[in-house]
Amino acid sequence: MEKKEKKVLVADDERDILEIINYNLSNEGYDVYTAKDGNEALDIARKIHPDLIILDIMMPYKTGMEVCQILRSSEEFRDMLIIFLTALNDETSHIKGLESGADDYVSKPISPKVLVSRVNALFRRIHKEDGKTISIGNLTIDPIKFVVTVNGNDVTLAKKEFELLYLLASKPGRVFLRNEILSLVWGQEVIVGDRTIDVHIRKIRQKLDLDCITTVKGVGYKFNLH
Amino acid sequence: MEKKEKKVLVADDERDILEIINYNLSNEGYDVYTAKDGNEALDIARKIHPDLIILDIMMPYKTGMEVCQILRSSEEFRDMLIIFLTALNDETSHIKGLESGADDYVSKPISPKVLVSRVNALFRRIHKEDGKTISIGNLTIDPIKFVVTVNGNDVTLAKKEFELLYLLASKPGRVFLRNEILSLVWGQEVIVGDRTIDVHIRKIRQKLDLDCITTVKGVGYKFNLH
DNA sequence: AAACTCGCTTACAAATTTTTAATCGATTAA
DNA sequence: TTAATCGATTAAAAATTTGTAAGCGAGTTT
Repeated sequence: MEKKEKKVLVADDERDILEIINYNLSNEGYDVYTAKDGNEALDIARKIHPDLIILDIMMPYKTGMEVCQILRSSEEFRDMLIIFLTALNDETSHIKGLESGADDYVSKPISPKVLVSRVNALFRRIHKEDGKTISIGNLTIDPIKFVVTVNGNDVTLAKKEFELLYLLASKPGRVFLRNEILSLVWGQEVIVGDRTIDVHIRKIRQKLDLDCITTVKGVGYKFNLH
Repeated sequence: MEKKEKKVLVADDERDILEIINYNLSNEGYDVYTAKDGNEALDIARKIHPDLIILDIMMPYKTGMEVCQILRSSEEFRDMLIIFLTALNDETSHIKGLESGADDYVSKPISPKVLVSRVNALFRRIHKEDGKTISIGNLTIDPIKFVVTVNGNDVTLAKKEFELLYLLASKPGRVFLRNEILSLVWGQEVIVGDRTIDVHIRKIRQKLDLDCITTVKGVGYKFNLH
């Protein structure tokens, strides 16, 4: 990935997990730092100011939640992204996690691919603040104003529609599998029916009145470059 | 894409080791089978076609290396992953192990976690190899965009056609047996008739309008390099 | 409260892919 | 030469996948 490298701090007391995450995120072009307990995580976070911290909840000295709360209480870390990583997949800890200020929540065992997608998605979401407007042909997608323009006419998309279109348009030509779309737009915990994606795709096609999304049967959808 | 569980066969004559590995790999989501000697390993391997075999070198009836060599001499097992597991950590057996076609080599006593990491890493490595764009002459096969280009013109292939072409083109010149094609494109649990492959091959030839797939009568098909 | 919007589901129609089956041709073996 | 085998070629059936319309319920707005 050729954008400016994002710093990611990963904190987990299991060495294997650290290694796997480190390997995968590094491969994606992130600048990865690791910590093996809560205190070390705090130290490193204060030193390097990562863009994202992936925190295991169960760690020696300080739990991930404690680390999160401590950081969030300080002004300078208020905007930092935090993902919780945990074996607890019960609803209680999920809610506590999000209440304590996490941006996302991934439960173990995790597939490296899912984690990477989540991380990318999170940065993409944040990236909206960078004003990364996508322009392809006579179509403009402006995530700041939340506006899509076709041939100069503004089109209003609903949130999910917008996110879906933005995802596809973010990598024109590339096929997104239905699973990928689900986990990137809907999130991995959310379970929705099979036809949900189709219906949203349809609404987008209808509203844009443009032939810009191609169906790849049995595979997924892609934004097409004309 | 439905994440099909990877099948792992573990062969070791020590029951404890089998249990520990079984437990840990199962926990990681692998579909684990066990064998307690070389012969049994061969039998099961032929029956279930595992994605990975973890072979103890010292086993009754047949050593791990023998098993490995026997399997690797057969066309259909050529691409199977093999990890050797052994108490011998001297250089000699290491080299022999890799020479006989192993993909990795772990020496006892091993920590289950290390083994799990190795296994994950191996699958990750393999997984990396698909997703790469193949370019041969004036033909391009891009599995990310799901597009085949011939002389600059995009050609639309259906999923199975695409997968079949991608498989053949992944190793140009190499003959793929009908069995191999079936198990690699269709999966070994799916049972389809003999003519299915022919029909798909035909469609590919027709759509590409290129003489790039050669029939090797009585054997299989191969992608030919001109 | 009534009217809307959004996200999702359902049920069915439509389109496409995949498989089967039947037939033909070429090559090989008896 | 005659069978027999194997693959090629079709057409059509079967299976799968997607498109579409309609509608529900929660939450908002008017």
